[in-house]
Amino acid sequence: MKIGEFANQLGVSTDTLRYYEKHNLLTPSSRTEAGYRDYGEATLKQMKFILRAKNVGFSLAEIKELLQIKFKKHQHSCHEVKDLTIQKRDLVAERIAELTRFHQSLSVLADKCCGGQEPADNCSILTTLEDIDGLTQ
Amino acid sequence: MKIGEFANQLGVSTDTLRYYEKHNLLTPSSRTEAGYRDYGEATLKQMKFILRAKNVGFSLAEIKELLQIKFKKHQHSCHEVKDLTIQKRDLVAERIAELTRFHQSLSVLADKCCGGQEPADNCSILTTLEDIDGLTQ
DNA sequence: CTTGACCTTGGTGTGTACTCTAAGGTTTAT
DNA sequence: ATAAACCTTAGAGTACACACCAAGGTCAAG
Repeated sequence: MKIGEFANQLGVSTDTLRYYEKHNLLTPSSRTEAGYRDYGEATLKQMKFILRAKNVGFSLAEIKELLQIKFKKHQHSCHEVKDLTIQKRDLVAERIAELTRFHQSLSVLADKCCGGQEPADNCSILTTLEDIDGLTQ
Repeated sequence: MKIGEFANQLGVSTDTLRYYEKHNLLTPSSRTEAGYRDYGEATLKQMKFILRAKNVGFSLAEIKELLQIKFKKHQHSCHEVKDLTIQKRDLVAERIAELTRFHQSLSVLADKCCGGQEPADNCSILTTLEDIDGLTQ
């Protein structure tokens, strides 16, 4: 399968596939005489693995680690894999916590403001940002 | 006040201040004869405004918009300010939702895996990523 | 008068995940 | 035989918010 058809089947761009190849995430099975990339069953499975891993929030760098483990499963332990997963989960949790603080502060600000058509001279949002320090505590 | 002292007082780097100036977020009141930046009270207040806005999650581009409104308050309405705030809040909410889905999937994966020292040949995390499509639903 | 701490500008590098472009070669259909 | 549709490479551009660097000017203390 040439790159265009392969990309279509997976719903990604050919650029993405070349990018993944460059970054050692997915190398096509072989090349045609003309030098065209030729993708097969194995690459299809691997690409699906990559897309699923992306879907649960792993970065490409993390996926690369997972693939290295996957390639040599018996040289790695369950522990390693679970560790990666939990590390990622905790990182996601931290980011959620930060964004939740943002959301809370923004809600407080929004609730303070009338949102009317009058000039913003006394807008509570602006004056709060000008004056109050403890907005995030 | 020269840039170094000003930066110290605010807990930011001089690079940051020059970056903000370049991007029209904060221009020092004047320059000394030698061409040194000279910061005063007004810039201090404005920088605090910027830092507070950052603290509630606004990006520098959004802060720039807020500043433009703040500079000409009577030419803008409360509505505009509230709109910016609510748009941002909703965007943050979306991102939280996405990350929460990630967190959920990662938890499911982690819980499946024993995490032991044995080889990863049958690791539930890897096999799940290899086989199951509906992980995020 | 020199040393060291500060300041200036312009430019490059970082990380993430692509997207786009240019200049050219290949394949397929008409 | 030629045009359209595909493929190749290397390299630049995008967004975000800085950090870092080089080469040089300025200022206060000893």
